[in-house]
Amino acid sequence: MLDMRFIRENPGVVRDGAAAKNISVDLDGLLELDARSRALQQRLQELATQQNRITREIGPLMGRIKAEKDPAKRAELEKQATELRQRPTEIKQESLELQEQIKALQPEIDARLLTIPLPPDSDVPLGKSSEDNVELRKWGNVPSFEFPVRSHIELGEKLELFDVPRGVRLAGSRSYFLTGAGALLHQAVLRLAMDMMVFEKGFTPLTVPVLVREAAMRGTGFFPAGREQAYRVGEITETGEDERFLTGTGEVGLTAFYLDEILDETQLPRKLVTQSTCFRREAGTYGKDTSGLYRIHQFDKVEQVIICKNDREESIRWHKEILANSEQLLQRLNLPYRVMQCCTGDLGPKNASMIDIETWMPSRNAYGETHSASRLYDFQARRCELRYRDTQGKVQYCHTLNNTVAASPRILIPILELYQTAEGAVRVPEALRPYMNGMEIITKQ
RNA sequence: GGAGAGAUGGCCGAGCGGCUGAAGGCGCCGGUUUGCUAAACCGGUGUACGGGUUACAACCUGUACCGCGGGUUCGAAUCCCGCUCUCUCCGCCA
Repeated sequence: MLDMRFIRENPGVVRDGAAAKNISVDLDGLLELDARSRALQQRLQELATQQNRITREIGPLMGRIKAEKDPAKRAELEKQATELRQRPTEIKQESLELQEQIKALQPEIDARLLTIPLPPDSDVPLGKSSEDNVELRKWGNVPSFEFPVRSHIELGEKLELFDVPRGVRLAGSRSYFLTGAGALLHQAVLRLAMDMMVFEKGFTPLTVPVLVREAAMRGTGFFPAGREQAYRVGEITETGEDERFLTGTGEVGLTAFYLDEILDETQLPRKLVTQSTCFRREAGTYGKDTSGLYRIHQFDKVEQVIICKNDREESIRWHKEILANSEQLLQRLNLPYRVMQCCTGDLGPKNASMIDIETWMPSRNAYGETHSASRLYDFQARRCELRYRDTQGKVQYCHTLNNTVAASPRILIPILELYQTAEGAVRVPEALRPYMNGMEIITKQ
């Protein structure tokens, strides 16, 4: 969420930002509603001032009436009091009307305000869609195979690493079981990612709720814009509906951990990591990536989140660092990847900048997105009321950033496909062997 | 599923119609004292939105805010109603 004052003072920046992101907003409507509301509030304040003044006279007057012994003087004072009491009644009529009008305006303002995106940072290239993303660098060599390359789907079937038909029978499209060595590989990647972040990078490990209240979804910026992507879990009870949402990323739990709190600057930065199951409806993707483990409704992800001071430079530094963390993991797995600076059109409403990592996937003969590092400045913190007291004692909004460390089973696609042998087996990446009881190769049982 | 209790500032906690933006404590900031640190003592310390004013800051001033929304009243943290959330006990499940 943006600061209303910032929008008021920088309408051009906000308008251009939304346009660059290809997000249509009713900025004029918002500004007009805001101006109207403010005018009404000003008038309401004047009325309240008058009323308070009168009210403050009545108190002492009542005291004097009680103390007054002389009936004549007392009657005079009571007359005064009665007069005074009349006036607020008149004022009240007008202020009630004003309040009514202001209240009617508020939902309109909020609805628009929540849809105003964070303008992209100046270093983000302009562009319409992911086609216009800019490659920052490449790492590793894309291998050429001397045998026909099998897709992860073929390998999975042959080596019984996962079972999509049974998953679908049980849970519908985009569902799967991981089986045997497939399940082990999945756990191994996640453990490697988690251990690296905790024991080498100094992140604090958390387990997080994946079933959360609406406030957490709205606070982290996934609502209202992405509402259709979340599974809603609700039960009708006698007193109403008990509604929760399944989170699509551990980012929700990590970022909303300090929801509504005021931290102390000495507590920052917070470096948090979690492994959590992620749920995504993938609404509107019918026919896209329909087979295999690329686009699925449920997966597990190790996610890193940074909560830091309200400082642009510091945010940018952390952005580089969380990106480097993930690159390091891919390098340990020896998976070729490229780093893509997303263009304005590819950014979500909450991002100032976003850098994706795409890992080479032989069956696609292309790089496929496996990581996404976001820099959000105080956009989420505002919605979450996530603040800190700085060294001057001033309360400020934090900055937040996040990045994937490893999302599996998607990351199994490049692992299986890149480590396959001519015989149709899969070598286990060295970095994962300690997590697989030393297993070196996955063959048909 | 049944019954009860509660929601106050960064935190804890008092207040239960006007003298309350809110006692007291903790924390934090400034000062005094002190070989250093600590302790002790003194003072200060909420947020948001307006207006004045200023080069900014500071300062002055107004309004709102004691979970949220409504009602009663000249006046509500305080009384009444609704909602949300939290906790406790019993039951059930693990």
